[in-house]
Amino acid sequence: MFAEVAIKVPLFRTFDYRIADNCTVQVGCRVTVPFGNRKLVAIVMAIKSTSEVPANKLKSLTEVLDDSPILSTIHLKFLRFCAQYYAHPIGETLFTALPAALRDGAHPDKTTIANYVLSEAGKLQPKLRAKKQMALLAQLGKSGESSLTELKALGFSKQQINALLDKQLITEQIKHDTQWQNQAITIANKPRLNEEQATACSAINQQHNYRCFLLEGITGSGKTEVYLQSLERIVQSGKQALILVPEIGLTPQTVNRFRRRFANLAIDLWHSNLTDNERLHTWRRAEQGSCALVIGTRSSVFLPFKSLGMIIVDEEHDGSFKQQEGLRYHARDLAAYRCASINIPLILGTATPALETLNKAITGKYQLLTLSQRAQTTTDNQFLLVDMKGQKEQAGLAPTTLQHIAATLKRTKQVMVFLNRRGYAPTLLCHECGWLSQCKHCSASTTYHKAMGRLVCHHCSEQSFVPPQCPDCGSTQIMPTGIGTEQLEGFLTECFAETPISRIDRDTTRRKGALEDALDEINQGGARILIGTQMLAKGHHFADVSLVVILDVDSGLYSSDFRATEHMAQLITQVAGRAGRSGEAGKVLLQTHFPEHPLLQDLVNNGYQDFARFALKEREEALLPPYSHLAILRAQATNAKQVFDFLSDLVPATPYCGIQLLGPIPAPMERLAGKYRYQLHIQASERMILHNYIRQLMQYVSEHKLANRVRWSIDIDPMDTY
DNA sequence: AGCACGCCGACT
DNA sequence: GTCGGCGTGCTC
Repeated sequence: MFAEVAIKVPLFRTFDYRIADNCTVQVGCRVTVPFGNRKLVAIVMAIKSTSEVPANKLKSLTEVLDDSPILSTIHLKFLRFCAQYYAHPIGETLFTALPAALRDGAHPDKTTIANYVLSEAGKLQPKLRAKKQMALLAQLGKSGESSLTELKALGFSKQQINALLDKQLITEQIKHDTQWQNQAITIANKPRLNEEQATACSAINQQHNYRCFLLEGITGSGKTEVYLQSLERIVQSGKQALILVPEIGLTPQTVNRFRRRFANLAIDLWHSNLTDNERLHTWRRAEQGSCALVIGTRSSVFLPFKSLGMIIVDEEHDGSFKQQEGLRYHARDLAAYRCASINIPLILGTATPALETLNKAITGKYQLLTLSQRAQTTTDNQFLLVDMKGQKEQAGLAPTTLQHIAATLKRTKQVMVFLNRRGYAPTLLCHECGWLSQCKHCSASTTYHKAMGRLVCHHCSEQSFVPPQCPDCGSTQIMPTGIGTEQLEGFLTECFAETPISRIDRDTTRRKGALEDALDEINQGGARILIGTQMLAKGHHFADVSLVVILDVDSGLYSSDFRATEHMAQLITQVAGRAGRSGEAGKVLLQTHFPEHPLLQDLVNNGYQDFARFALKEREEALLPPYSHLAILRAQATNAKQVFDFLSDLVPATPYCGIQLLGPIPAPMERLAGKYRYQLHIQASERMILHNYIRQLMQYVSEHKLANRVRWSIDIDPMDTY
C-alpha cells in the first residue's frame, strides 16, 4: 500500500510513500517521512494501492505519529478547498491551519490547562489590603473563570495569583471534558428583545440548514443580544458554535458577557496571545466537543469542531479577518464555505457591511436583518462638513473646528480627534532647495518625531538623526511639513492649557498594557480631548464623547485604492457611533476640501446604508468587485529588473479567454526595506474563469526560471489593491 | 523552504 | 593548493 502525504514545503503537490506491511495508518494521521536528506512531519492525504511514482524513487514511511486521525475527512476536505481557492501549496495550507504544537509532532493530548475560579471563601467578597489582588478577585467574579494567559493580558501577575491561592480565596480548576451537552443549560439575566431584535432572532431560529444572515445593526442597536439568543437554541441542541471577532474585538467585556449569559457552558478563547499549549488544548476541546463556544480571532475558523451548529462573524467588514501573508485567507469567506458545506446557519453582524456582503444581501443570496433602533439615544448624530478651501488652518484644524472643540469642552463633554498619521510631521522639507527627508530603503519619506528627536521610516522602522542642515544645499531652513498626532497634541495643549489631553497611537501605546491604562483613564473621565489614529476608532466605548472630529477625510475620497471610500465611510460611521452615547445627540465634524463630493454627501445625509448602495452602483459601472473578481500576483526582489522581467514574462506566456491582466505595475511602495516590488492585477467577470486561469498560471510560475530568484505570492480577493 | 552539488575568486 | 561565494536543481 502507498500513502499520499502533504509536507510543509512550498510545492503544489503531494508525495507518495510505501507503507510497510506491519504498519497501520489512516488518512488524516501525521507520519514522519524521509524527504531528501531530512526527516519531516507529513499528513496522510490518501491511502492507495498503486502509485504513479517509479518504484525506485519510492521511500517508506518512517513512523506513524497518530493512532487515530487528527484531521477528519470533512476537515481535510475543507483545508483542500482552502488550498485550492487561495492557490496556496497544500502542505503549507495544512500546516498553517494546525496548531504549532501539532506541526512538530507533539502528542495531541499532552497538555492540561488550569483555569482559576473563586473558592467558596473567595465568593464572600473578602476585604484585602492588596489592591491588585482585590481587582483579581473582582475579575474572576465577573468572568467566572479565567486562564493564566487571560489574567496576564489584564495586567495581573503570577505572584498575585499565587498569593490568592495561598489564602485559599481562589482555586485551580483543571478543565476536564465536561459533558455540557447532557446538562440543563443555565441562561442568566436574559433581557427582553425589542421588536426588531425579536424578528431577527425568530428568522434565525427558524433556520436549521445553511443560510447566511446579514445582521445590519447600527452601533448600540443590540447585535450581541441577537447573537446570544440565537446561540441558545444551538447549544441547547448540543451543538457547538464559533464566534469570530476582529483582533481588537476580543476584550474582557465581550468575553464576560458571553460567560455571564451561559454561566455553566464551557467557553474557550482563541487569539494570538495564547501559548502553544493553550492553543493545542482548545483545539482538542473543540475536536472532542468538550467546549460549547469558542470566541476567537481570524485563525479560529480552522478549529476542527466535533459538531458545529453555527458560526457568527462579528464586525464582518473588519480588515483583520483577512490574513495578509502566507495563506492569504479571509476568515469570513471561509466561515461561509464551512457553513454551506456542513449545512448550518451563518450570521454576519455589522453596522457597516462590506460592499461584497451587502451585494449578496441585496441580490437575495443572504438574508438581510436590520436593527435600526438605538438603545441609549433616540436622536441621531449630526454631521458637519467643514469646507477647508481657503481656511486658515492651524495644526490642520480649521477655525470652525476649534470653535466646536472649545464649545464642547465648555459643556464638560469629551472630544475625540482622529488623524491617521502618527509622529510630529510626515516629512521634513528644505525651504531653499526642496529636499525631502527620504528613507534609504523605501520609496517613502521619513516621519519627524519631535519628542524622540529622530526621523523614522514608518514602513521599515529605520531611525536616523535629524540633520542640522539640509544634506543637499546646506541650508538651515529645513522645516517639518504636514501634521501628525504628536504635533496636534502639542497644538491643542497650547490652545486648551487647562484641559487634560490623551493621545492614543502606536507611539504612546507601545508598552504592554499602556493602551488599557489610557482607555481606563479616559473612561474615568480624566482626559477631555482624545487624539488618536485608527487605533482609537475600533471597539472602545467612551461614555462622555459628544464631538468627534475627523481631520483627513480627503485621503479616503481620492485614493488609488478603489476600496478607500468604503473604508473611510465605515470609519466615519463607526466613530459616529462613538459620539452621543451619553444620552444627547453627538456631533461628527468632517474636515474636507470636497464638501460637495456625492458619496460624502450621501453618507452624511442618508447614512451608510444609502451610501453603500450608491457606492455599489459605482463599482458596477467600473466593473470592480463584487461585479468582477480580482487576484494580485505580487513579486519582490533586490534587483528591480528581475522582478519586472519575471512578471512581464507571465503576461504573454499565459493567455486566457475572459481574463484581463494589468501590469506589471510598481507596488504603491515601489521600494520597501530595500526590495523592489511589482504586481500583476488579474481580473475576471466569473469566479470560475479566474480560478481556472490561476491554476494554469501557478503551473507556469512554479516552473519559471526566475521563480526562485524573486519572492512572489498570489492574493485572491485582495483587500488592498491600490 | 531547505539542502547538496558545482563552478569560480582570495586566502591560510 | 583549498575555503566559500551563491546560482541551479531536486525533494516521493
